[in-house]
Amino acid sequence: MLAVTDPVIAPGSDLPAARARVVPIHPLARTTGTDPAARRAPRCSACAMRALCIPAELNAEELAKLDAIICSTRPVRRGDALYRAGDAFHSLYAVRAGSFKSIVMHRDGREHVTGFQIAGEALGLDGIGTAQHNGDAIALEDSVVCIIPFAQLEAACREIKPLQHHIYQMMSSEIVRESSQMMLLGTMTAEQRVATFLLNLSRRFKARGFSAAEFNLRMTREEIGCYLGMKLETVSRMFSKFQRERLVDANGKTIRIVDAEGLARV
Amino acid sequence: MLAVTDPVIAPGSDLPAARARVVPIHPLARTTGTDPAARRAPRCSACAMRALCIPAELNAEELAKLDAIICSTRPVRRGDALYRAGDAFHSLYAVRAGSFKSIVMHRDGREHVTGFQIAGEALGLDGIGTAQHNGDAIALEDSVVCIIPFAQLEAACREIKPLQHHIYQMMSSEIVRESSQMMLLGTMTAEQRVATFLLNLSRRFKARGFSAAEFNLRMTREEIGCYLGMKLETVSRMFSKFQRERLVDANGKTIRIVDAEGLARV
DNA sequence: CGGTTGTTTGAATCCGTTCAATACCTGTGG
DNA sequence: CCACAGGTATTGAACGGATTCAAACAACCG
Repeated sequence: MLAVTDPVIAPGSDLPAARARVVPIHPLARTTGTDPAARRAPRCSACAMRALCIPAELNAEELAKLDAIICSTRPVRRGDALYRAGDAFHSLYAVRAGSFKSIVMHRDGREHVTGFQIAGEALGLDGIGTAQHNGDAIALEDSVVCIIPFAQLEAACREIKPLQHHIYQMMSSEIVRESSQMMLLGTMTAEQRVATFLLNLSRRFKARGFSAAEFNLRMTREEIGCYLGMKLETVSRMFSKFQRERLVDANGKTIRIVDAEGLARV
Repeated sequence: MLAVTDPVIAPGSDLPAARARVVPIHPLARTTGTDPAARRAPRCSACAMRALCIPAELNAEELAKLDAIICSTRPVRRGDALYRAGDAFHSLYAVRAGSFKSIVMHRDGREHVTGFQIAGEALGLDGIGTAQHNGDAIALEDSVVCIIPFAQLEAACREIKPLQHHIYQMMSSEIVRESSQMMLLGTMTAEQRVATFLLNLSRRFKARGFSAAEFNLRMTREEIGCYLGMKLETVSRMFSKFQRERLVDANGKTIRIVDAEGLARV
């Protein structure tokens, strides 16, 4: 299950508009004690995000086991936290619809956005090491996540080899993604960072069957700046600059990438 | 086995001067085909880094299984690569003696140091996701690593629950460490970055039974700068600044932390 | 010992921040 | 439906921290 924020996926897989379906299909039984809003999840085996989340090699029996583990979803309202730093870690999450930001906080109150997660991507990996979440996950819009109880997942991994390998791959990919982000923060100019950010988002939307050229940002300029290590004014200036140079067409949160090659050359 | 770069360890564990022992104890049989320099490893169960690398809960039988997997070490000369970006991934590594830097490279040739690894820390996690290493690991001094064939480790994890959990913890901790580094790169001034770097190194040396106050840097100013997202001149200026302010005593690669609290307050 | 590599320090420059003013949305309530 | 408020976005001008360029020095190694 679940791919990491910046997954390497076979593109062109058919992933229709799962993001529009905010209300779960079976708005029924409360399952997890700690979470009053939790609901019974539709089967993984029938999920639109399946190609992103689940290892391809699973047979029917293994799929059924997975379905038995991932039995609930949870809606998260815009601005609400899926979890916060210090919360006990019990589950991983897969974004089913909507989007999130992951943030870490310094003792002095400084915040930093470590990533944005959209449909099909994983949340909560930071909690495994210490059994507590290391940062907050905040919904950028009304969203739904699948809940994957980690103890059960671990047990399943001891039986289902492809699943085990998938989890290792997922965590490793997250490590690699963060390495790229460190390189971005450590070596790139503001202009290059914003260009890289837009191209990365574009690629991820495309992999989900959405337009690579035109999409809506769910985050504010400030959140983008906090992710890219710059001030919101600088983000805005870079958007304006790209506009002047006919590389993108940025109108508030609506982004149209006019010249992807040009952006990549920045 | 293996802790991650910035491990959360029970401090005060007795870990004597393993770093001095550069030559393996059994300089014998060549084991892995691809690696002419590989040698038979001393038992994990007898290793000085044991408290750092191995989950505490293992019983004798499980330890023996682990010993059977980690059966070779490899010396790496200063400046040589343990692996390079694009190399096929087969094994994880634990630093047995010496130290390494991990670097990632952009297409345009820009390099960025993503971490420094010292004795007891893990290397190679970046390769699991794609079956290829994502960056280079370069020895900062003559060093020795334990070789952990990943396929065998995975198999063992399916049988030994504490081992499985340990690997997940390790990878999660690396994700958390990288998050902190992103925050450092994204929000801190040069002065704060260098102070944080010194305190982090100090803590890691202390956890290994070395002095927290006085140690030798194995990396150049340039490598530090590349890790902290600044130029080598800036690193040097910050060292001089801390010297003037009586926070540290920096003499080339020899560092003495005079006022740790002061450094933390920067 | 000389050559190479690494380190320190100064002065000028530049990129991104800061501060400030204005404009633009978006949702809410009259 | 419109007006209004609060958050969000854009743009300009001045400032400042880090870089760049340069020179001198120290340390290391064959």
